[in-house]
Amino acid sequence: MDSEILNRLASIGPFTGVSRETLEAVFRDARVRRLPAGAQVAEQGARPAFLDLLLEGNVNLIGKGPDGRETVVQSCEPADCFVLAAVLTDAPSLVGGTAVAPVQLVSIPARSVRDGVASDHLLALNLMVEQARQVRTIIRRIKNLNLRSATQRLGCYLISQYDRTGSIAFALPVPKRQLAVQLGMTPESVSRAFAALREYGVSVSGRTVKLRDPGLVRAECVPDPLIDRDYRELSLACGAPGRTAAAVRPGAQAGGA
Amino acid sequence: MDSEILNRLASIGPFTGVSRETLEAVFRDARVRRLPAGAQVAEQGARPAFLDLLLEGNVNLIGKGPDGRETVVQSCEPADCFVLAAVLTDAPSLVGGTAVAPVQLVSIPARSVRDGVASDHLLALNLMVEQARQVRTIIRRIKNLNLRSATQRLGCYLISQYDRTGSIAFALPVPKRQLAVQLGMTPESVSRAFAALREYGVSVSGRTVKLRDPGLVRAECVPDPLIDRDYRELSLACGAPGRTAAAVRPGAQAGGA
DNA sequence: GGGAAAAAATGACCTAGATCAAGTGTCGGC
DNA sequence: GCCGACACTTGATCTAGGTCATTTTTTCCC
Repeated sequence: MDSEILNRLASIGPFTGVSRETLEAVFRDARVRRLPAGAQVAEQGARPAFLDLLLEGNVNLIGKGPDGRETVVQSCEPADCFVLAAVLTDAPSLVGGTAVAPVQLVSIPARSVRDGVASDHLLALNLMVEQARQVRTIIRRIKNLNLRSATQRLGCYLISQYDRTGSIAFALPVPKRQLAVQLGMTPESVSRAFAALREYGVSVSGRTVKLRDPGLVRAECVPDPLIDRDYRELSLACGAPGRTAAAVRPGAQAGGA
Repeated sequence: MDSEILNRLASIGPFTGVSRETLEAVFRDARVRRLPAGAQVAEQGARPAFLDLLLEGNVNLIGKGPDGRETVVQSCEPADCFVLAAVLTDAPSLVGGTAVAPVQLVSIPARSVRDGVASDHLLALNLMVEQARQVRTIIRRIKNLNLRSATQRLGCYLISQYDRTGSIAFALPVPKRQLAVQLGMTPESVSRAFAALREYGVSVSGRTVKLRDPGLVRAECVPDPLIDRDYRELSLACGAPGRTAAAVRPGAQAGGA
């Protein structure tokens, strides 16, 4: 774990503001892993050996039932970390992780994480906030899936992309197959949802989407800040110093213990 | 907040082992609330003023969509605490809380919680573990809902009651209507699921359930430790000293800072 | 213990989305 | 430029569970 990477990591998410000393201890035995699409990143049922920080690619966290059925619990983007809850409590992971594109991630031995959290108050606070974000992300997903139709889900997703890019025409950041996973439906249903949205001025061509009248889509799909994350909040972990743990960090300690 | 109640609280969940000093600070402005069934305990969309510890009764955490649709995200039992993530990050709550029976709860001002966490490392660790438990509870629920049929869900629930009581005949701890909520279905579907389980030796009469052959139900519904919580883990928060934060607490600090 | 009111069971029907099965691009390699 | 492999679309069915309406059972209050 060389110094340059350490600097990069220090600026993402739960590590902002943490003392050099703690960082070095936590990352001492960490290593960067690169895995191809389809690789198993974490195994369901095992106590996780590592806390993984995603630097590049996407990882789907998948729960499997005894009969082989599967369900995607969450879909991780760069700067997310996963199996945090299992690492902190040293419990068997309830989900497995599968890379859906070539991924690059930093794996920190679970032991190092727990030691770091036990000895560094600020790191503990940061990880607590990170975990709170994760709780809220999952709840948002549940609400999105249960409170909206497939078409509304897609529409709201498109609106969020529009808000993020500021442009009426944009490229989907992921193939439609993965979009289906993120929106909790089948690829076929995504197609049909796109077809249904044509009526509201949505046109698709390959990976490019154009919204002729975002207001029309908004009216139909009703985005809600308590379901759709504000795009400014996304990857908040990444290079947004001063936000992490802000709510909880005591003034005197701000900037590092 | 008198001293006797303080002692009781000190033994539940996230407060075990925390120093007297911190406890007094955190609970200084806390108060006990009693509310009738149906009362609104927490409001969706508002930054929560309190962290609530449930002492008695049940609270359903409900997400509402803009169009009035509702979904139960979680159902809380005594010793659970709710809206923790929103309190820690001082963010608008994504769900509202509704009492489904007369409830008794301790409400701690959100400010006190955040101050306590910021100044007491052990409390931070404990709440971190509590939050990790909550993450895992939600993921279990998602898996339960997506990986099993309604009948399997009910069957596994009955098996868990059988394991907990050790008896082949037991009373349901909640009315069927609330059972339906916890299992993520309609009361009608609960009825039908009970009817379907008759084939496997399940008989119901009023609130009493009898399992003629638990093995039969097990074979049909396939309980799974990664979905159904071990009953010994339930309310672990309550009077199980030495477990909370055990995984994370440094030896030197055990027993209170 | 009678009788209203709530809770539960049962039946008929509906629907969103999954599943299955062909088609139709579309893109990269040679 | 041709061709094989995927990714996507489209259509025809299926189904678990929801909804609505009705009946039966409990509960429990006087």
